[in-house]
Amino acid sequence: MIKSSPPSTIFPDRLRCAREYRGLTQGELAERSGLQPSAISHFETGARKPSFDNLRLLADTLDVTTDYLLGRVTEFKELAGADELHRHYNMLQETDRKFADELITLLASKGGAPGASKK
Amino acid sequence: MIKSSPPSTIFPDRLRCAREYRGLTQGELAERSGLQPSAISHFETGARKPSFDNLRLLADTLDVTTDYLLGRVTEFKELAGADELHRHYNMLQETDRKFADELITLLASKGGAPGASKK
DNA sequence: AAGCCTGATGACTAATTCGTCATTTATAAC
DNA sequence: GTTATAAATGACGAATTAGTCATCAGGCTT
Repeated sequence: MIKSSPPSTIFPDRLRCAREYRGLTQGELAERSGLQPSAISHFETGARKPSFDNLRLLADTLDVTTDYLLGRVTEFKELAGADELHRHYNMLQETDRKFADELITLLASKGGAPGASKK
Repeated sequence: MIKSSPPSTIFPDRLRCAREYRGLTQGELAERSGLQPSAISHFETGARKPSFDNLRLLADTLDVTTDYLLGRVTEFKELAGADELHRHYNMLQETDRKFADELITLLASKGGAPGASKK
């Protein structure tokens, strides 16, 4: 695999960092997001992970991206997450990049149809 | 900025859109993300919502932001971590994909870009 | 000292997802 | 018609979170 998921242990730190950046206590964040104060504490200590909906609530309340909370980006407002492939790809020189494009396109058009060898 | 909580009903559409954009079937997405095919279907039909960890897995596999999947951003350009290259890349078989990974990594590590430094 | 705020932690039931499997439907190809 | 694939759907126990409440420890103020 080309991309490895960062350990989800990043989330507690990101949440606390974002909350403190907004100058909120756990209780205030709980009140504004409609969650329990204990839930916030559980999240920041890593005891629990937020659900689908609560992750959205937290991101909305703190006005940060969910990608930041999840550790998929390093900055508050950063949008595009560059995975390994594109980091390397973007480092290539012009000629190498074209070569990589053609190669992958060729492989894809040739026999790359998924399911051909599977199952 | 990103305020307002859109109904989480957006997620199924976003997930399906991203998956089809990458040219993957539900089964293929399931295989690459390590989830069950039925889980993907449940997500796209809105029967279930992914957990914290599985949301990250899906975003990683599809190379989209979680904010896009959650409907917190509307721009389709968020999808463009990859454009054509990534579409072709995802069409490759396992062996070809590994080969492409190694090739690009090798090219990047050895030559790299003259002016463009890392990251 | 006493009181208050913040945060951590544990317990409990209800609700939800997970992981797995089976079944069904629709579509397309042979 | 038959076969194969993609997708939807439902069921089930196991695992996890939600929501609520209680308790405890530190720090700070009066």
